Amino acid sequence: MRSIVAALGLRPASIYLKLKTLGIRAGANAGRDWLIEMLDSETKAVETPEDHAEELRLWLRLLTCTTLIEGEVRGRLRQRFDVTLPRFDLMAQLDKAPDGMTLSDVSKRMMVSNGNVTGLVERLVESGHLDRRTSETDRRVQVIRLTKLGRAEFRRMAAEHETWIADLFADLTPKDVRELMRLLAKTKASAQKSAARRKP
Amino acid sequence: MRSIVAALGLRPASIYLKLKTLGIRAGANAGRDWLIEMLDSETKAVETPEDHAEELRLWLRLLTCTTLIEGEVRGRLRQRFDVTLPRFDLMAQLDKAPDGMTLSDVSKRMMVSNGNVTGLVERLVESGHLDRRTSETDRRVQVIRLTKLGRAEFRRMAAEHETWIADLFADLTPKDVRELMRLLAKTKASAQKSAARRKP
DNA sequence: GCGAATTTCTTTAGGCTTCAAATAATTGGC
DNA sequence: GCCAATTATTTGAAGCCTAAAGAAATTCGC
Repeated sequence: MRSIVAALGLRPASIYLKLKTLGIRAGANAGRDWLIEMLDSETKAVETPEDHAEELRLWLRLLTCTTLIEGEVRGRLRQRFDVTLPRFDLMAQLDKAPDGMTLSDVSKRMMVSNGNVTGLVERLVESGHLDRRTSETDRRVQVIRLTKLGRAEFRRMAAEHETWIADLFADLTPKDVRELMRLLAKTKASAQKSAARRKP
Repeated sequence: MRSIVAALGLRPASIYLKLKTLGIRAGANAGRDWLIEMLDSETKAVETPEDHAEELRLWLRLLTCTTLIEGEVRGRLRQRFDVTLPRFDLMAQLDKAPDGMTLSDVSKRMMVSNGNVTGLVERLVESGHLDRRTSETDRRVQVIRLTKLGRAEFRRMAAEHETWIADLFADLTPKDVRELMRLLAKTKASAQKSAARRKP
């Protein structure tokens, strides 16, 4: 259905002005309320410089929380185990996959670029934490998995890591945690939908 | 005060077992509830390999949300304005400070290292978005502010940026947003407290 | 005022990260 | 079977980021 705004040949921004000029909103037009409402809501949807300050603040707060916690975890990993967060994250993915993963899998799971994973894996193979081999059924594919050393070290780190996280969230009640889980699930879904709208 | 667990000469992990063996929890010990409770809570606090899986899941979900949104914003900034997220963030800080900020201020606000800011500022001065001068009252301090160009470009980007954020959070109701704000504030406070415990 | 401690900023080395282009292997259509 | 499209990974250039060490200026304690 064609837009009323377009149908009237108006530039959306000018609508409120027009209406005001014409005195339409002053209630002198009984029976046209439907039109006014329609214009009103459409104007809102199409052009009014809407106030999204709340969402913006929410985003900044979300980012702050993550940055704060991430920095803390990064620092503790370095201090206690002399390991970086990306290395830890990669090992965490592999720990959940005893049969190994392909680089692409890892890349998707970690939400980082392919090239990034290539370098990360290179260093972890170098240090003896990862084993890497070309798939026999598809020679494009590289399958990586934790070595015995890698798994042992990861388990040791993960146990302590879990207590750090618990401590960082210590002031949240179980109810808070549940509620956050729910709202963040909703947030994630919303963001994914929005991202999909951009690149279909 | 010395630990009850230690006073009884028990290894904490064995407490639940002992209690079970002795049938103490079966309610056959009227008048000793205080002891049971004390042992119970102490065991919980001291040794039980506690289940922090919920907090861990929460952290991962928080991280996922942030990564998702951040990646989306980064991509759109690059696509639409050929600008990086850190540059945009730095300009956002300066836009809120017409009188300029010192590098340290920026560093604290953005929660990144000093050295990082040095490089970031260098590139933005180079491209004409920032003005940088040594403070006259303290020659250690560098004061930076947006140039006319920088401010204009930022405002243009910020306006669009705000709509992206609104779209990313579009499925959240105003109530969801308020609730998330509240819970994330609590989360931030908790994390800050925990971080302070580590480095006092 | 002097010297030590502190603050502000830069530098350096190493690693992380992205994007885009290139390489190599597989798959699908015919 | 052949060739185009797709998929998996690597490479290269540029930029981001940190920790740690260092340089310059200021402040503090006396």
